[in-house]
Amino acid sequence: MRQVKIATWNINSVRMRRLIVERLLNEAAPDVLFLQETKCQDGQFPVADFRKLGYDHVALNGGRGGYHGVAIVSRLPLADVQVREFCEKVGDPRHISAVIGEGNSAFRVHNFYVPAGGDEPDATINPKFDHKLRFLDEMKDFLPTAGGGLPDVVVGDLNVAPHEHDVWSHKALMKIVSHTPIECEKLEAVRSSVGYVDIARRFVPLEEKLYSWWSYRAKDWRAADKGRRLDHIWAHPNMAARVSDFRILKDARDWDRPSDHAPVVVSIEV
DNA sequence: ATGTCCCTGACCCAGGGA
Repeated sequence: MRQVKIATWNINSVRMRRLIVERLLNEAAPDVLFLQETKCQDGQFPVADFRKLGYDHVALNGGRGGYHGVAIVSRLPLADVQVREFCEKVGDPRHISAVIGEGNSAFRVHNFYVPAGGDEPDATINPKFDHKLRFLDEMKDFLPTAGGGLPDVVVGDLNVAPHEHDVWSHKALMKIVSHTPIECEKLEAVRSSVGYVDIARRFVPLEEKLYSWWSYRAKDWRAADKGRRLDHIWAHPNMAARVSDFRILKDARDWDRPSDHAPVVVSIEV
């Protein structure tokens, strides 16, 4: 019996933040790191830097490079890497998945970057919000059939803070994209379509404030603490009991030239 | 709460995206 440690992090440009990715690999030492918003074409990804640290297995979906982009950086082999397009959008890299482990302990991890959705929470006038809602609907249809017999884990920047205490003020954010009722309902519908367990809330009660993102725009993000829990790790119901050591590495929000998201980490028994 | 940060493309700044 051993533990596989996984981390998910919206890095907001992997080239700009190569050094703090290395810091995470050195200090938190995940076996597998799932990145979102790499903003990097596959040929520009700093593969050699991570390989030096023992992360020999890299799977990329970077598209044309400027926007979005997801990646997997691993010191364990990655099998059957798959990339799926959502909402029939070409060049909109928001998903990559791979199988980790072997035999009875193998599982697939889906790494998602859900569309942010723009500012106006009205799908009739804001195409970005419409895209976000359609993306969530498509996830709900996709995931129940995506496992291929293996249990799976969903990680990533899902860009929705679904519960009251996943935001600094439920009342203030009810009409703000990321916490509107329709988004929260749709994200919960995705999760319950397979019965995934929201690992963060298995370890931290729903009544307790819990965030993974703090805006760059706050003067003192830590003092203001106006955060949102946008980054998630969900485990298949058959796997949830194998997940432990949940942490949000809030200190990384203060590293040199930080991302506005903090890494989320768990260990999985294999 | 209109603030900050990163991208691209074109040229050291504007506009889009988050």
